[in-house]
Amino acid sequence: MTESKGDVWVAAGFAELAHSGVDGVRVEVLAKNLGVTKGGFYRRFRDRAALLEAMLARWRDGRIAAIEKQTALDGASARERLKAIITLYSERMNTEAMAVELAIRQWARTDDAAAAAAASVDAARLKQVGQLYCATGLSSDEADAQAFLFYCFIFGQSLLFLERGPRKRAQLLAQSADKLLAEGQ
Amino acid sequence: MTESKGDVWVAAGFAELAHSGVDGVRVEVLAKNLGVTKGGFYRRFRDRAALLEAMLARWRDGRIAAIEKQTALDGASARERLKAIITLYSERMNTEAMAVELAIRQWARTDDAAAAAAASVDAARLKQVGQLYCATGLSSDEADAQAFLFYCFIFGQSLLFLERGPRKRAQLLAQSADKLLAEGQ
DNA sequence: CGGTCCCGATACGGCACCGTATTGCTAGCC
DNA sequence: GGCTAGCAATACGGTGCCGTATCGGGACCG
Repeated sequence: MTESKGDVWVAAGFAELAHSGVDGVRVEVLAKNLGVTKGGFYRRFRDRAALLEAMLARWRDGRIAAIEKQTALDGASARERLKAIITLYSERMNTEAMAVELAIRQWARTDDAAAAAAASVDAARLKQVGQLYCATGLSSDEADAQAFLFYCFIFGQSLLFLERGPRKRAQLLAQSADKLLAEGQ
Repeated sequence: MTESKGDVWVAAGFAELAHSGVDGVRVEVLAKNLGVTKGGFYRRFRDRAALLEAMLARWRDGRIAAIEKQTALDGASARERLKAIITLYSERMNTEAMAVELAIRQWARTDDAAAAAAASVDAARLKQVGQLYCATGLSSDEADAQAFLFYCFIFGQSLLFLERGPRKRAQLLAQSADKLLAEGQ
């Protein structure tokens, strides 16, 4: 809204972020990808840091809005919602979104603003998923622990490099999802 | 052995890798950190890529040797070994080693050699930990799945940014470790 | 038609880094 | 002592990127 015309730069920034990490989002590279020169960039953003800040804010708000929508219990059961979220992030994994996740977390290791954004998003996710686990009958403490394990799995899963191809991976994912959604436990 | 004098460069490389990712390991930066000029670097390594290659090989071999040693059942039980590995990577987490892990995995997203190294290490780890789970009485398939979940947890755990400080984190870690080492299941 | 305002293109200076070439110091050997 | 081999320091050209300053062209308005 405030920067509606700057959105193309932000979008190009996310593309590069996914592909090469923060260090890859360079003004002149984005300009080349957009087919323009960097001349116009500095009209919309004070400098490269301002673009990164805008990307961070947009990512944070988008992810928080997304998790709130995804966990809204309009029709489905809590367990169905949880399963859907796992599927969203793993089986039919949105490669770009996951790459952005990981790049931002790497970025956050040396940047306070990025760390704060990741912390906000994680807090929202753990809260929402914890509530879903609550809705399956777990105590508040148990639900917190399950939510934590849930997200450890989602992100950890995306970090492992399995040699034995996608078939074995799919099998492991399915078995793990079952464990994470098991009834008694 | 083959490069005994080049070890200082490799060590400096890992320090920078942990701190800023692959893109941070730059010849002139390492030279400055070592208090020398880059003059000597190109005597030991053909170029920057050769250093990265050496780092990758060293990391791969070191990690594979480490997991084989850590899972050797000389005295302790399988469950004790598993618990020790979780502790090693989380509670008393070796920050530098974990930072290197994550940096290499990020690196592997765009570099085939890094991906191959990570895949080798992961294969060795899943194999060894799977054997430990086998030793607790699980079937081969079940053990594979538990090992997968085990490593998803270890890496995922290191990616989550918890706002509520280390006390809550320690509690969640303990609860999760219990779940991953539970008797029946 | 002339003015001005908006916006991207071009041009520039500066910096950090790569990799090479050259220099200079030190040590061992005759 | 003088010579040479090995190694690090210095110097250099090239490149990619940042951020600023300047230019130019089209839209809109009087």
